[in-house]
Amino acid sequence: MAIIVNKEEKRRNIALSCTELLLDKGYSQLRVSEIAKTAGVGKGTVYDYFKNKEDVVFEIIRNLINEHQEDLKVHFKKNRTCKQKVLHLFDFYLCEHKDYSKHLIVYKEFMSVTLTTPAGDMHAFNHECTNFIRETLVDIIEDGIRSGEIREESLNFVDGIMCAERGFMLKGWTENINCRNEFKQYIDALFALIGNK
Amino acid sequence: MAIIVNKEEKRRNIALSCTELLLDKGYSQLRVSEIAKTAGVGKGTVYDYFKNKEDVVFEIIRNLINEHQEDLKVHFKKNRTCKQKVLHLFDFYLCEHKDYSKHLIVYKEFMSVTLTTPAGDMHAFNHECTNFIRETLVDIIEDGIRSGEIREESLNFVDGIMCAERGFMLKGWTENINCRNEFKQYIDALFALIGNK
DNA sequence: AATGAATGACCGACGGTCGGTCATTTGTTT
DNA sequence: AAACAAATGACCGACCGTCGGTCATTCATT
Repeated sequence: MAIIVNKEEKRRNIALSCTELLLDKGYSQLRVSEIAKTAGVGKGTVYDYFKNKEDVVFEIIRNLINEHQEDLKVHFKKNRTCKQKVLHLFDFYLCEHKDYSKHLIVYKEFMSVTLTTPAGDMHAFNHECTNFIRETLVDIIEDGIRSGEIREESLNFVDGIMCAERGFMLKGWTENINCRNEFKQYIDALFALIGNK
Repeated sequence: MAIIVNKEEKRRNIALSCTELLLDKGYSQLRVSEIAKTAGVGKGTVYDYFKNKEDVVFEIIRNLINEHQEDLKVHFKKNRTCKQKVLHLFDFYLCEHKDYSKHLIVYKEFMSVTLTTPAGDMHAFNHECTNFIRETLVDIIEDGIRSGEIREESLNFVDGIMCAERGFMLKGWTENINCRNEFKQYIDALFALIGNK
């Protein structure tokens, strides 16, 4: 035959080599010519592995988010209170064991592109991620109810908590601040109500 | 000595004439050449009144949002329960007296552009809008506490409610659904807790 | 009333940028 | 040397924003 490269792996490598570049420039200022240079390939080669620029960025994001979700699974076995688990689940901001600031920026880029794109792969992936988080949250809450830490009605707040976190994230992006404390205060206030006194 | 037009007014007119176009195409598919054609002016003229494409869209959005906030002020005098007021405050989705679906789409475009733009006028405007809503919400909650409808601690939920709404909005955008009911359920659940039995 | 100078409104051809394509070259296997 | 995968950068066209020039109106002067 001829040279056979591992398409999947090369695709991943090209994408990953541009992670910093994306963080630095942001989607709209990211140039395909720079992607190619950074990955050490020609511009045309980029298009042998990706449909378009958006596809490259999507790949970078998928990798980071999947990595984050694996982390979550691993660190979740540690026993904690229900409230601690909830805080940890959403602790994109500053985790004791890892810095997720990159993920936060990349996720912002992802959201901004997703909002400008008609329903497609990005929307579907976002949905998947949200479902993963939601299912995890439901587990946490159900555990908390079972252990008596929180009350039965707490399940009614699953979607509220999910969306509050999303909202705090959005606020952080638009106001260039870190909403970690605000989110914590919100959770404190909520748990004060749903907790079994 | 020459024709003097009302710059401010013409600027507004050009922008407003393109509202439907923006709703139809979305920011990224909006072409300056089409803006010009729709407004019935030459492309160069657009740039006599606006810094760039983003500026045009910003003007459209400012007008719609200001209009919405005026509406809010007017319709707020009707006496209602605290909970009804809260629902009304966030009822971008489907208001009994007006259809805000356009505003929702336009606000989505606004957010997506804001996320791709470094801090500037758009961020500042967004901040202003949020503050307006927040102050209104604080008034509502304080009224509710005063009237005995809800408990003292309810004030702790101001930011949570704000962000939950933002989050529901974001969810609606990314999943192409209307989150009105979900938001209502969230408010129901919350008021069941913060209400005086 | 007629003239023309001054000025601002208006315009579209053009330059530059950048995403995406494709004809060609390079290198490997058989 | 044939056959084919991989790599590439010159090229294309879409689109943004600029700029030099035109046109319409107003006003000063006659």
